Amino acid sequence: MPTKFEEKVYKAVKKIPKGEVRSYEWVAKQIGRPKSVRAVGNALNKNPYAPIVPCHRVIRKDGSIGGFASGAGKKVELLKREGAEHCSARTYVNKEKIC
DNA sequence: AGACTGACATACC
DNA sequence: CGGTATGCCAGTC
Repeated sequence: MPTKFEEKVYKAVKKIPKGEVRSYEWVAKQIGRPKSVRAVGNALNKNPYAPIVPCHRVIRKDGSIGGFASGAGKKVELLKREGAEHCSARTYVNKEKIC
């Protein structure tokens, strides 16, 4: 059962437009806790709303994916396939640029 | 209740 | 520039 905090996180992530990517900091800011990026990651890690919340659109500020439950690399491909057709969205994996 | 963990960020060496 | 170290927040053991 997700807590209020997590609910806010999911809500914020769901707001991310398709084909766009946001940083954890961005999400944290949306929920009103810019420094709770870790907690955000924790919430997304459980991600009970897997298909509802596009967690793969949430990346690090550096542009790196960071890590995902199903594998960062796979998530990047999925991300590229889903929306980030152009390289406009900084799509990196562990500091490595995909596009 | 206390300690550890985790998908981060920033600072310092 | 790259790796190491510390701080942060919420959740879970």
